[in-house]
Amino acid sequence: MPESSTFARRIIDWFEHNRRDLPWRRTYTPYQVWISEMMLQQTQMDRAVPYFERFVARFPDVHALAAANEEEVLKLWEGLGYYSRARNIARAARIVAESGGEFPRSRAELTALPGIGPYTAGAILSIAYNEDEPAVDANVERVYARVFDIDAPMAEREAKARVRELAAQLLPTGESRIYNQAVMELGALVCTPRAPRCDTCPVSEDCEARRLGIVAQRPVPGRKKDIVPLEVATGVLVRDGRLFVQKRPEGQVWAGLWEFPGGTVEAGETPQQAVVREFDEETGFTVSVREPIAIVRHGYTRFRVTLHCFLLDMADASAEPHLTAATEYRWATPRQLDELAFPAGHRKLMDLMRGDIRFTHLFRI
DNA sequence: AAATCGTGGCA
DNA sequence: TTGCCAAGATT
Repeated sequence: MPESSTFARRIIDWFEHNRRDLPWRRTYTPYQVWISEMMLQQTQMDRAVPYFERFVARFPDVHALAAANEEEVLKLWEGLGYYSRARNIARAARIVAESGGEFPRSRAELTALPGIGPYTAGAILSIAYNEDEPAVDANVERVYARVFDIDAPMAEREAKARVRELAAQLLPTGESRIYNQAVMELGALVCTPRAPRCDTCPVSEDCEARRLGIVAQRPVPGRKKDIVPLEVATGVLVRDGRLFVQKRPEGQVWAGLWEFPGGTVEAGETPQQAVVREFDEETGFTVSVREPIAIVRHGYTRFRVTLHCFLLDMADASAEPHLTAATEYRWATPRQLDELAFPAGHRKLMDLMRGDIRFTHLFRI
């Protein structure tokens, strides 16, 4: 075990010289720290920054956010993924605003808010309030797994407990704001998953995995889950210059986001047959394929999706939809579509159509 | 405990 | 092209 105060000091000194300039590192208001940490869950820093800027510009404090409607919050989250984070943020803002607007300052109160777990609570307590609380994320786990040669996968409770214990022990009193960020920054910039830059690491002398030459084997990888290829068909139905979209219900992927109807291509079925069947099942509309638009590839969670997209015609232009897979529908102009939040694959589809001479006329409204 | 929830960048 | 992974939370 390295001497804890010099260990922490070396990491803090390194951080002072290498920290990235970030918008939420300017004032450390609890609200901004909270928003940034929610955005950073399972998301890399560079990707979150522009979302953060837009979000706090539109909702500068917890009261503004509490008054927001969920649609607008989701629109600001579009493309970031894990949309329950956005819905939880809106819910938590209402809870905080109703109890006076003061952001909680204890781990128990923070964890009670939707979307805030052990890591985010520790991050808010330390970064916003400088309370002596550890904040253990994947960066911290990786750094400590290497420095202390933890030989069990982080998925195991014992390994997690060991890291948490170390994080609490090594935390220099009164410096959690800087130390917790410093360890995470070290993990993000130096002690990286692949090709770590041990030659520039401030604690390489203390690193047991480096001494043993097994840095690449720490942390021990957990069981990897298979990626499942998925064929999906979706259709763009146009009537009087407006496109048919529906809103996804709660309790499933992309809850609260809008989409073009569609679904998985079943065995023995062509994508064309699938989109006709799915439209019938989800809307009651009888449609036919006018022409293929594009094939969009994207992934989500453990799936790799090949999205077959078609332009459709309706048999009965005056038919009313009977929704079975959505809470709401709209015939929307392209301009109106831009105000709604879509999953990335469907947003890609729209972008492709706009850039395709065959379909630009549909997007002139 | 293990699955689920998104997305894009990287090698 | 495919697999890996990221400032995790929830059920």
